[in-house]
Amino acid sequence: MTTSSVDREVQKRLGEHAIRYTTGRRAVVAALAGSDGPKSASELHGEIGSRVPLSSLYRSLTILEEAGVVIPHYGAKGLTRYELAEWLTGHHHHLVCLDCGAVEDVEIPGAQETQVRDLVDSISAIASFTPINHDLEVEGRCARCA
Amino acid sequence: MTTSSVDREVQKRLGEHAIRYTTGRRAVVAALAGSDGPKSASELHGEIGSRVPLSSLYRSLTILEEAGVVIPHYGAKGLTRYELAEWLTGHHHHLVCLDCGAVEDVEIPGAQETQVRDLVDSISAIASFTPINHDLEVEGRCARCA
DNA sequence: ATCGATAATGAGAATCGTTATTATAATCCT
DNA sequence: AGGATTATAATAACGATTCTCATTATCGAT
Repeated sequence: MTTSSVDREVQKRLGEHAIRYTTGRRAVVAALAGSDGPKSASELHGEIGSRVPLSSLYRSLTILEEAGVVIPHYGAKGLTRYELAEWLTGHHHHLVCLDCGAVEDVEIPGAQETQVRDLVDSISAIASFTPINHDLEVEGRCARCA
Repeated sequence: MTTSSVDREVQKRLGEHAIRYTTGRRAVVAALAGSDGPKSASELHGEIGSRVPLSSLYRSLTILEEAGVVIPHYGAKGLTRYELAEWLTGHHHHLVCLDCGAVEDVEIPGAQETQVRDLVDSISAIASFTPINHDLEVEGRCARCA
């Protein structure tokens, strides 16, 4: 999905929720759309420029999260990294490098994704749990660090 | 694995690293061994009793993490929950409640675990990634919050 | 057992990511 | 334009975690 079509989809979604798509929020979405992985508030702050204060950035992220546009990803040292929700980027899983800390997105073929979903359902049933999302996180060493 | 055999294994492991197995650390390990899922520092503080100050608890957790006895699990609001490493508890996956934030461990039958491992291998191969651990995290609503 | 060296603890202050507050500015509606 | 509503900026507050350092416990050698 192109950055501009993401922009359009987000605008539509926010419109449905009667939430304005301001330049600050546009900047966040654009930064995330052009990103190769989840970004923290301070990383976004660096990219967007420090004219936008952190507090506004956090508020934008909260609003976008509530609207289902971005998804939080919690990491070490209390750091929360955000990425665009899967309806904008496609469903994927995460490869977390134990050496360099980078998080890589991977899409998997439909047949295997179906397998994952079945597993998720059967795991959830064991504990009377109602599944909403799932994420098969693989920790290891990325191609560069191997 | 029984609580006392966990204790013995941990003692052995710490001995190899020339780290003392003090009563404070024993208390943390015992609390985690008797738990059905990851616990945060303040939850442990509540269980162990407030005679042990939080700062000591955090230090114990850090030491135990460095020794590979305990594994951190990062969650919303900057909360880190700890659980015993899998060589002590056996391999399992996680159900994360989006409402109350509780994390529950689930073991899955061997046949399905094999499926998960195969998926992990095939996902990793896509990105020339060397898998070490994996965790199928299911987010949703727990039985209490449903 | 005792002494000295080393490691662990306790108590509190400091740090840092994040959230709340509040006053100001921008936007929408009629 | 005028009034209501919503977003922003600047800063204070908050809470989980970490740091500091003086005190205490533990280990090894004598």
